[in-house]
Amino acid sequence: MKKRALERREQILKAAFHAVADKGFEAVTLQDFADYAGVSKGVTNYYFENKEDVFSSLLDWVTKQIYKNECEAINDQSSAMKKLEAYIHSVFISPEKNRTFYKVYLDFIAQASRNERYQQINLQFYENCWGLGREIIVFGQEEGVFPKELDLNQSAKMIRATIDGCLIQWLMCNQDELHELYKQSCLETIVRFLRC
Amino acid sequence: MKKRALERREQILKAAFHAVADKGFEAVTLQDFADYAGVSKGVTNYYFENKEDVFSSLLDWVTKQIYKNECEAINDQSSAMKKLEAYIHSVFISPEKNRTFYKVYLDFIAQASRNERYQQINLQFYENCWGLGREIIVFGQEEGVFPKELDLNQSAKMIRATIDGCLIQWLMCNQDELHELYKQSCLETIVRFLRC
Amino acid sequence: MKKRALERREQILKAAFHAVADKGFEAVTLQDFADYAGVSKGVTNYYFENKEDVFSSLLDWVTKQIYKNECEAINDQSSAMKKLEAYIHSVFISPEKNRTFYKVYLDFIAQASRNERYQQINLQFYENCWGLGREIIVFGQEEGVFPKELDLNQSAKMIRATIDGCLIQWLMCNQDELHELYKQSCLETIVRFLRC
Amino acid sequence: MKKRALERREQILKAAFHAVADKGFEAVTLQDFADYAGVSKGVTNYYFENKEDVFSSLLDWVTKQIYKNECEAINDQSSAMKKLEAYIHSVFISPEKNRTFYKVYLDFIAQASRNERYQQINLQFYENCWGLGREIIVFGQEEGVFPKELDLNQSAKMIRATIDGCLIQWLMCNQDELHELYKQSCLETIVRFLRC
DNA sequence: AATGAATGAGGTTTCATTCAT
DNA sequence: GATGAATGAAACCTCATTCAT
Repeated sequence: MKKRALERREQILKAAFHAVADKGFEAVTLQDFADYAGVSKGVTNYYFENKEDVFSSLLDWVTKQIYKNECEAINDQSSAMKKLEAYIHSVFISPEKNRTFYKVYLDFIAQASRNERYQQINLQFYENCWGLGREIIVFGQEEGVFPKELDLNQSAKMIRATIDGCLIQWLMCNQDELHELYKQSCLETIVRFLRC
Repeated sequence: MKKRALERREQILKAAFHAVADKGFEAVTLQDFADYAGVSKGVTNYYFENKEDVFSSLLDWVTKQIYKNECEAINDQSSAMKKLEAYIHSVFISPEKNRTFYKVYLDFIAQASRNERYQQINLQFYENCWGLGREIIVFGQEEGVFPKELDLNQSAKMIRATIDGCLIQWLMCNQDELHELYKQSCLETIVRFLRC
Repeated sequence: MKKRALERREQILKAAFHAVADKGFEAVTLQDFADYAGVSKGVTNYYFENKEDVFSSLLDWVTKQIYKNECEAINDQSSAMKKLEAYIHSVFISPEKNRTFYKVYLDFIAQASRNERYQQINLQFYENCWGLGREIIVFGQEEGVFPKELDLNQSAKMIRATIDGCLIQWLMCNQDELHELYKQSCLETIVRFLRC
Repeated sequence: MKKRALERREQILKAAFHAVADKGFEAVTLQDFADYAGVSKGVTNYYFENKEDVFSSLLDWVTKQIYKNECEAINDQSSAMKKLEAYIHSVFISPEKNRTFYKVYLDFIAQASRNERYQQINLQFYENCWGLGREIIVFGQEEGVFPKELDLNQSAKMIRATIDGCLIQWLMCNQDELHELYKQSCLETIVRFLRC
């Protein structure tokens, strides 16, 4: 049954997500995937080509989830500033979730420089995020809150760079209580470099 | 002789640096370290406790090297803007060197969230970099090019977040020709959010 | 299935027993265990925690086997002297079997002085053997062939000391034809120090 | 200088003796020998062919020392029973010394069944000890305290078997306070099986 | 004579993958 | 579909031995 298989795959991917977050890309085993999913060791190899395939699928799945959340957050708002705030808000979702995601995400991008497949998936994620950035900037330019002279592509990239830079730095400091501060700083920084 | 041992350690660390850059934290072996250093397999274990010890020492060594370069670049300049430019220039040193360093650095910070030792070393690196940021901002505030209202600590952190965010994004795009663009964008972004 | 696993463990323990007898505690490898059992290298680590765990299990298993044989031999007899003869007969079972067992046993007790676990297992074996000695002596005292004044615990310990002392000395002489002589001497020695 | 070399060898053998007692035959390293002797790692290979050579020399040296002590103890006495008591007394010298020696000795005899050289050295030790036993028995027979019918060779072997059996059992029980008890039991047992 | 740096063989262990059930 | 026993490649690490100094 096709549907059953898809559910199984997602079950394993979710398990793999938490397993990687806990153990790390380097240390996680197929047995961990099975344990986290509450299934037997053979299942993973039944639904995925191999370990590498689980990883690719996981990166694809998780970045798409993140992008979906960001989209929904932005689409709910109608002014540029509200959209930007909603974007940042959806990205800085909570210390727990950010920690889990960025642990896994960092593992992937560390690998990505040596893995074509991960690079491609991440590039797609980047393109999606840059698109959101551009949308917000265009809105702001039309509203007159952001200058027309801004380079659209470049600015969109800087938005994402700032977000990732902030969340990575926050993760490295390992202090949940700084989460709110980094969120505010990130938003303020972006607003400051986008303003007229 | 002590001196000889230190040279040997550095020789191995340099070899390890390139080996990790090429193969990745996860895949690199002690044999790789030996091969890159042009020595035999046992040497690494003779000069280091174990593989983990090589990694810690490597992170410590490489971040200190980077910081030293940044310091020298800044100290050579006397105005805030010149210092900032020199800082960015020293960080965005060249596609080749940035690629090598950030590949390795990403591997480490990906591990750092699960490794106390790496976290500490990286935190020290952060503190050092934040110090440089503060120095530049204070200079600029005295010169009047940056507003007095800027939160010194927060802004210094945002400078480093932007730098790391940019270089990671650049690395992920895997296009050397974008290096110059990211360097300019990074500088411009920082200048824009620091300005009055 | 549990039963299959237990069979497998026993298969490996038997293989390990002969491997240790041939190569020695110090030199035997996991590969040897696998080769002797006719399985692949990974199997041992699948059924046992590690090499140490194989050794502990082996000592436990082999001493229990020996004790079981001794029990059966004694229980088949009804007079003290017959029991003693049966005990010695079951211990001095054959040059081949004694050589194999005492080679392995010596390896273990050599380690035992530095290994808590082996010491415990051997102590249990001792307690069991001393129990058999006491049983024989009590029987003989009731029959009137052994004096009432004998210290039960002490004499039981001396019986085992004599047995081990004889078999170790026999093994060291490396002459199978002396086996019968040592058996007779051992029995005679014990009878002489137990008699009235 | 020949004399200097002999001193050096003895220094290393003494160190090796304690190193083996502490770490065990299996675990002891050439580095341990050097550390215990307070010399550098290369010295051992300078004065001995290889590790194996150290071990053989050690077994030879230590068994000869033991035999020398036993001889002296016996020669100081003039009656059979006094000689036997002196023999047992010199063997059961002290918990500390017996523990150290028997730990090492057990390690060697465990190896001896697979090592021709150790076997030969131990056989020489046995011959020496049996000789002492015979000397005591002959004395006793002449004094009339031991029966003429005793098989001289067989009885001498049983004396040593009882001694080794007792000291090994004592060592395995790991209770220093039992040392005196085992000494008494050993003597009593030997006296009982030698008496008329 | 003595040192200790260097080598590399070989051991234990982990784990992705296969496949019979 | 699902399981988990079995395989064997490959990694880390230890350490006897060699040898330049």
